[in-house]
Parts: sequence; C-alpha cells; structure tokens
Amino acid sequence: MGAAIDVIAEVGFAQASIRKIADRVGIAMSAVLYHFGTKDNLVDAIVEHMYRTMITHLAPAVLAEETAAGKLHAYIRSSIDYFGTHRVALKALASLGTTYVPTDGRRFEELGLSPDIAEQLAVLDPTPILTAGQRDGEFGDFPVQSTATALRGAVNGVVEKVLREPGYDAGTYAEDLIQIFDRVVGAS
Amino acid sequence: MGAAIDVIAEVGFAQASIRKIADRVGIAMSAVLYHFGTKDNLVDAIVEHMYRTMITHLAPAVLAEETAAGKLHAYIRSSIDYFGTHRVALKALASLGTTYVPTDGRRFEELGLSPDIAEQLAVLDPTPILTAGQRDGEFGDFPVQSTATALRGAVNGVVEKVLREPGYDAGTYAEDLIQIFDRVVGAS
Amino acid sequence: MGAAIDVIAEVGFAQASIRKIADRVGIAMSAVLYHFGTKDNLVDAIVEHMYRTMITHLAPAVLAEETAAGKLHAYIRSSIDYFGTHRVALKALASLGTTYVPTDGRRFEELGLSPDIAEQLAVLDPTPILTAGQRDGEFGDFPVQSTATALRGAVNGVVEKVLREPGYDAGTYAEDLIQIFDRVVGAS
Amino acid sequence: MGAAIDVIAEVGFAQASIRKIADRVGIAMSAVLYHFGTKDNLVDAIVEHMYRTMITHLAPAVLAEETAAGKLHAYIRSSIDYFGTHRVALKALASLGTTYVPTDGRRFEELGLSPDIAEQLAVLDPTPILTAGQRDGEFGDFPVQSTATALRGAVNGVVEKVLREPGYDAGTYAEDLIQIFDRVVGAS
DNA sequence: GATGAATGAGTGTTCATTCAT
DNA sequence: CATGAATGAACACTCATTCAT
Repeated sequence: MGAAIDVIAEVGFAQASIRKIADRVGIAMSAVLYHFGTKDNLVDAIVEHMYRTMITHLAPAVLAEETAAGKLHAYIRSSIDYFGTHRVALKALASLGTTYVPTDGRRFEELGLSPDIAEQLAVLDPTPILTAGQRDGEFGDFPVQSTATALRGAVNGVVEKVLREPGYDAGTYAEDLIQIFDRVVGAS
Repeated sequence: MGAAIDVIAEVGFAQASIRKIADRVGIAMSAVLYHFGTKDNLVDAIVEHMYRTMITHLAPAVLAEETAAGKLHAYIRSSIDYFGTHRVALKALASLGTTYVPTDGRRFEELGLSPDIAEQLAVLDPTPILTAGQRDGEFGDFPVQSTATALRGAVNGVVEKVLREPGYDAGTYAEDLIQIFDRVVGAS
Repeated sequence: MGAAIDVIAEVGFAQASIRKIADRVGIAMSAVLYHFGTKDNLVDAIVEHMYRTMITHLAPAVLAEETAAGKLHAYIRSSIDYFGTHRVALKALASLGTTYVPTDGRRFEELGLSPDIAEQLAVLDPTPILTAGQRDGEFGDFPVQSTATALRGAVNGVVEKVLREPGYDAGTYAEDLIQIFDRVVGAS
Repeated sequence: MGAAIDVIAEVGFAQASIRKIADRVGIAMSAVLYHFGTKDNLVDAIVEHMYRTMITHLAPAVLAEETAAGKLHAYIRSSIDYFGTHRVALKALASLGTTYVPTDGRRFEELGLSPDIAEQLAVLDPTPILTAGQRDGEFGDFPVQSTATALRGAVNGVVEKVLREPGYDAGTYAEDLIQIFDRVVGAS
C-alpha cells in the first residue's frame, strides 16, 4: 500500500497500473490482486489508510485544546503541518479524488469511510469550532458557514502551493493564517 | 470541444476516451483525431479555450475598478460567479489538472499558454492587487503573500462546494468573502 | 513520383503513406489520389518509371557493342554504374520488392510491365550474351545458366554494398568483376 | 516464433500484424505481447533465432575443412544448401531486412547480435578464407575484396532464384559455383 | 499464499479511400 | 483540377482480471 501511494503520487492514478505497483514492491502483479481482490478494493484500502493517518495527526492536537481559539489555532497548525509533511500521500489523494470513479455506484467521498472513521473525521471540519466559539462569546460576529468554507479553502490552498513549490515554507503560512483568521472571527 | 469538456467532467479525464467524446457528438472517432491530430493537442485546445473564457469573464470586471478595494471585491465576485456558472468546465479542468501528464516534457501549467494568454492571466492572481493597496495606504498591515494564498484557496474552495452541493448559493458566499477579506486587509 | 521515390527510399514503403508523399510535394493528399486513383496504381507507375530509367541507362551501352565480350563488359559496367548513381531509386525499389504485395492477384514482378517494357527488359539478363558468346566460339566452356545467375548475383551484390557503405567505390568493383568473369567464361 | 516467421514470409513484414501471427498459433494477440512485450522484441528474437540456425548450419562444415579450397567449397555448398532448405525463413529475413526499422536508434544489422553471435557470424564472410588461401599460395592472383563481394552476391543470388522458381535445383548451382570460383581464384 | 500465463476489452493513432464542393 | 472533411478498418499496446498450478 505504501508502494501504491508512491506510484499514484508519481505517475497519477490513471497511469498507476497494478503491475507498476507490484513491480515496485518486487512481488508479482497477481499477488496484489490476491490480497485485495480488485483494484477498487485497493483504492478503498488506500483511502481508508490515508484518512486514518490524517485523523491520528489532527485529532489529538485539536482535542487537547480547551478554548475555541485554541482549537482553531491547533486545527490550522496541525492541518498545514500535516500537508507539509505528507506531500506524496497528498498528491496521491488529489489524483485519486479527481480521477477515480468507483465501478460500483458509490461516490468518491464514500470510499474508505467505515462509520467509525466518518465520526472521527468530523474533526477535519472547522464548522463546529467556529459555531461553539461564537455561541460562547469567545468570537465576535461573522458568517460561520462562509468562514468555515473559506478557512478550509485557505488550508487546502497550501497543498497546491506545496506541490508546486517544493521549498515552500508551510510553517510561516500556518502562523500567518492563524493571525488572518483571528482577525476574521474577532477573537477577543 | 464542448462535448470533450462534458465527457471529461462526467467521467474524469482518465476515462474520457476519444471514442466516447466522438460518440457524444455523433461523429467518428477518427474525425476527432483528424482535426486535433493528437489527444494532447485536444487537451491543449481545451485548456486554452478555458483560459480564454475565464479571462473574458474576470478581467473586465477587475480592470473596470479604480481602487484596490474595488478591484479586490470585483476579483472575488467575478471569480466566484464564474465558478458558480461554469461548474462542468471547472470539474473538467480539475480532472485535467491532476490527471493529465503531457507526453512531451511540458508541465501541465504550461499548456495552452500562448504568451498573450499568460499575460492576461495575471489578473487571476490577487497578489498585485493586495500589494498595490497596501503600498498606497488603502489597506492596513497584513502578510501579503499568505493572504493572497489564503484568498485564492478560499475562492477555489467554492469549486468543491459547488460540485458537491448542486444547490449551493455561491452569491452569498461571495459577499461573505468580501466582508471577511475586508476585515483581513483592514480596508479603510 | 519523384517525391514518392524519395519518401519510399527514406522511410521504406511500409511507412510511406500517401500523405507523407503529398506533403513533400506540397499538394493535398487527395490530389495524389485524384491523379493515380489508388495507391496500387501509384506503385505501378513508380515501378514502370524505374524500369524505363534502367533500360535507357543499360540498353544503349550493351547494344552498341559487337562482340560477346564487349557486350558482357558493357553489361557489367553500365549495370554497376547505374547502381552506383541511383542509390535512392534502388533503395526504394528494394523496399518495394520485399514489402509491397499488390491487392489484386498479380505478383510483384508483373507490375509496371507493359509488353514493350518486358521486351526491352531482356537486356537486363546476361543469359543471351553468354549463350551467344559460347555458340560463336568466342567464349570457352562453362555452365551458362549458373554463370548467368552468379553474374546477376554478383552485380546485384553491389547494391547491398552501396547502400551500406555510402563511400563504396563501385567503379573499381566493376573492373574487377569484368576481370573475374573474363576468367570464368574463358574469353579468348 | 515459427508462426511469426511463416506469416512474415507469406505476407511480408509490413502486413504481418501481431494479430495475424497470434491467429495462426490460435492464441490471443495479447498473449504474444505478453511474452515478447513489444513487436520490436519479437523481431529481435526472430532475427537472433535465424542467425543461430544459420550458424549451426554453416559453421561446422567450414571449420571441418583444412585447406582454403576445402573451406571455400564448404562455404558455397553449405550456404546454398541452407538457402535451398530454408526458403521460408529466408524470405522472412529478406522482408525484415528491407522493411523493418527498429524504433530505438539501432540499425537493422545490429539486431539480435549478442556478442557471441557476432563472433561466430564471421564464418558467413568468405573474405578471410580467400585472404588465407592467397597468402598461403594455395590460390593464385585475384582481387580479394571484389571476389568476396561477387561470391557473396552469387551465393545470395540463389535466394531470389529459389523464391521465384520453387523447383530450382540449388545443388547443381552449388557445384557449378564451386567450379566457377575455382577458376577465379586459380586454385591449384 | 503466491505466481505466471493467458485473455478480452479498450486505448490512441495511422491510413487509404470516398465524397461533396 | 483540386481540396478538406470525414470515415472504417487495422494497428501496436495496456490493463484488470481469471485460472490452473
């Protein structure tokens, strides 16, 4: 699976044949299919694996914080840190997201989403943080939904940057983003 | 080319064979290759066409404004308006961006970029607007580069939203985003 | 047709498409077919043209001689001279001979052979010269048929040489060959 | 590979598609590509196989002889014998030689030439035999290079004969050729 | 548990030929 | 007289999948 992610990131999912993946590990192509049964299953497994990795990176940092501002900062910092340190996996996921169409009816977003994952995945959504902060008077007045969307976009924007400019300093961007969104939510 | 964009948007570039594209128009597959010569050329033409459409949508609105704030607002409004009204083309472009690897050495970003297009394309980058606004005292203090990246991310974020939620109200998001970034740049 | 010969010689008949030939002349591909009707007809015309060129090169020299030895020497000299000076046409003919299979039932040898050509083409066969020389006592004892075959092979051998070694000195080979076959036929 | 040779001989390399070859064996076209990977590789394998067959036919007979005359006679006899009994393979090789252009940069002559083959292949060249015979006084005076070229041409000439006249008696030609070239080299 | 052989569907591309203009 | 558009057949090649071993 590690090899699969590497290959997908390198050549894109469209060109990532099972044979190439197997060759990288040094086993026979049919061995891959023996284990996963189907290419769809392989993709499923990959996506699920990525979700889990992401969650274990992000969740603890956010949950450790008490205040809404703390959670917000942790969300931004750990997300961007994760994006900065997992470029290969990210590139693979980006390729999958726009390329792969499951043969069964499912949409891409439903892949690898066992119920427990779906639950924990909520941590990747800043909306609840913003809502709570506003409700508790910690934040000022601002449009919650749109700000959440903007925040997610701004965070994801670093992916593109990072893929295009290998030397990009994601850390600085994270701190700047914290300052920017503090201003937006009017953190007191 | 319209058909090609549709097909790519629907099934993704990886599954968008020339045959499927031709079938949609009702002509022979070889007729497509007769006109474009190569699948690469077809992609080139598509990308260039999209860039042109985008530019004709965005540039006039931005250039019509005098003040940096005006330009910023126009940039956000027209971008999101374009994204909201060209979802299919956008999905196709997204698929191309992550899937397509030109057979010659060029990188994806260099596709369809005749010099005149590259020049005009600068209007899609908010950085010069922010820089000018700050220099002329119209805006306050904020990290220009990171804000530009965040803004682009926030704007692009609507693409994802719009693709996932067909009924999404992009107009409201645009106005919210204007308000959000006014606060960030400290527009006086 | 000149262009056709050039193209065939350069890329071989298998890769010599009508379009490439037309491009070289600077006319439309369909114009070629307008004149020749069919690729088969084009090949026919080419082969016939080559035969005519060959005959006009070889026949006069041979016919000008009175004695069998003179004819033999002229045959060798003019053949090899022709091969040395028409390498391109020769290469094309070689490619055609081994590649082209007429769609109608005819064999390759029957191509471009109008009756008048077939008649004159006899001059390319050394057999009658050898037979006459032996009958008239000018030559000694030797197996006519096999010597004719060997002579033709030896003469044709220069084609291969000339194609492989661009600088090959065909003139010397011709004189050596005359000496060699004088010895064989026991020319008095 | 046997089937491939047959097909190439019958319809010429240009028309010898992988599908036709596979059909003759009764397997799927993709099975051929599974084993050879590429049409180029298939041709490589064929050419090498032919060289090996040729060498095992010719080399022993020539090497068994002690004298230059003996070697010369063996060369002529075994070459023509091989040509007479391997007409199909020969026709295929002729077609390949004039039609096939390797996709990588190699020239046709470099195909299938592993070093060991190249070494043994020297036996197909009569030049060393002639040189040695002249040096040791066994042969008289004659132009070595041109005679070698003529001899090779004369030997190859039988291929054409044999392909055009299925009943041609190659054995007699071989004996005649021995007699002819004995006269040329002035064998004592 | 793992593999190599084999396959059929599908890919982009080339080509000679037709045809309306 | 000549052309550009269009086509169907063929091509080499890739791929996920099956299956006997």
